[in-house]
Amino acid sequence: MTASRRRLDPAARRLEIVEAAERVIRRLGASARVEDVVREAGAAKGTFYLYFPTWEALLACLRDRTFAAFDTRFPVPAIPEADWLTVVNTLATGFVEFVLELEGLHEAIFHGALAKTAEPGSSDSATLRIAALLRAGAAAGVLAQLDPEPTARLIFAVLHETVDAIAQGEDRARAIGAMRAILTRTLTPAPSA
Amino acid sequence: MTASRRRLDPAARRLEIVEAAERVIRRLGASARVEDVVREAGAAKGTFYLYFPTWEALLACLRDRTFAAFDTRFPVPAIPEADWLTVVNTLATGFVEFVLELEGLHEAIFHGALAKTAEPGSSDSATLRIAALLRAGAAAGVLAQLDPEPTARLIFAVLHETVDAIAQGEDRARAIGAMRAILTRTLTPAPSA
Amino acid sequence: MTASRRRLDPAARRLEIVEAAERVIRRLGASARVEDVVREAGAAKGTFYLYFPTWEALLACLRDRTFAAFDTRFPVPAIPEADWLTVVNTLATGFVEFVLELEGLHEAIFHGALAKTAEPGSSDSATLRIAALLRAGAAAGVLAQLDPEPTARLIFAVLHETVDAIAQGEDRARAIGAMRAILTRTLTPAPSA
Amino acid sequence: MTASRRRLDPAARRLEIVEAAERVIRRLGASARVEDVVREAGAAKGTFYLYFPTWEALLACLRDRTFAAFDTRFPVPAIPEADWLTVVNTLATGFVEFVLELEGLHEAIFHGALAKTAEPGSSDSATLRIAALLRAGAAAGVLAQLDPEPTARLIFAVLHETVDAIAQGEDRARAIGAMRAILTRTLTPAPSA
DNA sequence: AATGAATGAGGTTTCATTCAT
DNA sequence: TATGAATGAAACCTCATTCAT
Repeated sequence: MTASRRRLDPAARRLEIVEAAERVIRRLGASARVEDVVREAGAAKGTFYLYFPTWEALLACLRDRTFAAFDTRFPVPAIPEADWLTVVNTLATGFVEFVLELEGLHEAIFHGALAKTAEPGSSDSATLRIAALLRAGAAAGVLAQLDPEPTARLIFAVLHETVDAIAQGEDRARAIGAMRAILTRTLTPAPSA
Repeated sequence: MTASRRRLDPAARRLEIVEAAERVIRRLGASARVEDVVREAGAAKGTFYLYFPTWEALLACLRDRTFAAFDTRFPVPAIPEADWLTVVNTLATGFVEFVLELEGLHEAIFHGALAKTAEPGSSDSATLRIAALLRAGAAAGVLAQLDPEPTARLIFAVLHETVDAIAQGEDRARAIGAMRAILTRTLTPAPSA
Repeated sequence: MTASRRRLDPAARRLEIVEAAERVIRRLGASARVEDVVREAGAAKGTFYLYFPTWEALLACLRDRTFAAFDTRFPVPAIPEADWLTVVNTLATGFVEFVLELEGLHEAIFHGALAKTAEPGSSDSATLRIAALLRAGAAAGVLAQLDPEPTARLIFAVLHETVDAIAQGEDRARAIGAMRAILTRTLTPAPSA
Repeated sequence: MTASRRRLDPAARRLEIVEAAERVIRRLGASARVEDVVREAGAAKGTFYLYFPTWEALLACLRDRTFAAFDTRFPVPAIPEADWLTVVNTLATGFVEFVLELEGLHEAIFHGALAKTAEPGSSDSATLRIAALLRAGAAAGVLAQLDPEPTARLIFAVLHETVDAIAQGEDRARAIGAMRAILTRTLTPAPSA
């Protein structure tokens, strides 16, 4: 019964839950439940609700962690040394690899109920970051002049679809090739001359 | 008791259910339930399962009908009279308008559980059609040479994201402008020179 | 599993549930749960919600049934043969006996969440009936002139408290004696003269 | 960490909790929770259970305090100067006003789980006091001869119902009028003849 | 072919109380 | 004496699907 009443620093316990959730959702995808998470975390159900008001709040947390992890792994160079298009393509390919490694988390975070909860600060941060990139590139004259925000959305959709395609069995090389083609053609500035 | 036991031609009864479902799902979106559909159709719950093995099967059916309706409304000219790029842009804009008019059907058909059920013959028919267009355009030398299938998928994603953006309140003109920019830049053949 | 899928006329099944609920609540009082009722009724949990939108709705139903049963057992004579005070005292004593026999139903129906749901047509029907009696008696000059509605409420409270007292172990004769004293003194008309 | 570990005189700490509970329950009624009380008291959850074995014990304590406050505000004159009936009516009206001012405490103390916990020493103190009054008045020949204890219970029920009626929106004057009528008629001694 | 009553697993959330520190 | 993290038993309600009639 009370065999395992482990008292922990709140931050530590919260982290345990979050990490357990990550493991479980990677495995089970969007069909994971609070029940599954607490079992994996070795905690009681009520403990979950001590740290997250709702299941969706956990998902939002995982999403933010995931984006943060991406930023850490693929930092955007302040001043791109190589040409900007290469930077974008590298980031894009990195994003695809990264999301593919998320396994079930992908489904839970990008599809599902959370998708609609697109608050500016979280889910859209990806879009915002792309928009900033577009703006900077355009200012530097090395990327095409495009309406940053809506274009960023569409680019994100392209990245995301590339992931889904590969996840569904499409040939990786072809999928990435098509993605790079679209990005390159879209972003290459007009041959000014 | 048996007063309302209307015997009907199976096809007719099936159609009744499908059309009732369309009306209801337009109104209620993905939260529509079997219950709602049969009430609207004036049929019994069991009758639903006489015509559809699962709820998802109905959704798949609605999706196919929707794509068929699109084809009827926006037939692809066998031999485009104007330049091909205009045709593509027209179709794309038409698609966006069309999907926006679907109301709740949009959510139910494109998001939700169905998204994964991408059997080649149904959802992908959109993709297949775009791929055919790309292929034809490329053969005619009026569209860029691109890997048709994966590119078609990405183009479809771009269209779809444009719809979602507008549905979420993004300015219509900007959203469509960004879409056209991506399509045009992607599909314009290299200045052969 | 599916051992016991008994198909029943809705009215019959509803009655089964209601009667099962009565038995169970008599036994368990206000702590009875949906679970308990369906177990007793030999039905599935979902079946309960087919007939009652909420647990409280069942309680309201039981309350109405109970009042109806009381009316059947103690019909108010249209034209009281004996003197009116005797009629009132008889009804009052009958009410006390009747409610005492309700066992746990008493607690569930009169105390608990339902108490606040006093819609005119149900719970208050007791009060309304008493008020009518007061009015008729006063008109006939055989009961004191009292403000009918608020007085009826108070009389009902007196009856109810008498039940509670006895249920809590108070001596039955004394409790009923005190009740009759209050009623008699309150309702006896002033010695007009 | 241990910054807020205020060591306090046990009695003082207990009082803090009790007063916090009063404030909170006035505001939230019977839906107040342990959590709310300790937050208001600036204490930890465990501290609550250092002073009260259960939530209900706190409620019982509040009830006793409330009755004590009533006694302070409406002391029963040892030897009533005016006639006894006036005293009773004044007390009764005072009680009604007093309880109405309790706000949420009313619900928590008089209704809810506590109602059944009628230990002689607490809740019934009201009843006991009324009984004493009845006894004294009867001995003095200025109140009717009635069985004191059960009658006191019923009178208390009448007072209480009057409060509930007003709290539920009944016209104050009518409710109090009806109450006084019942009390007066019940307690007026027979015109000895 | 049609009906609609019945099923029951499944999921989220609450909160009094405990106990390791 | 004080803390507050942890517990876990409930409890309600939904709805796709089944199947007796």
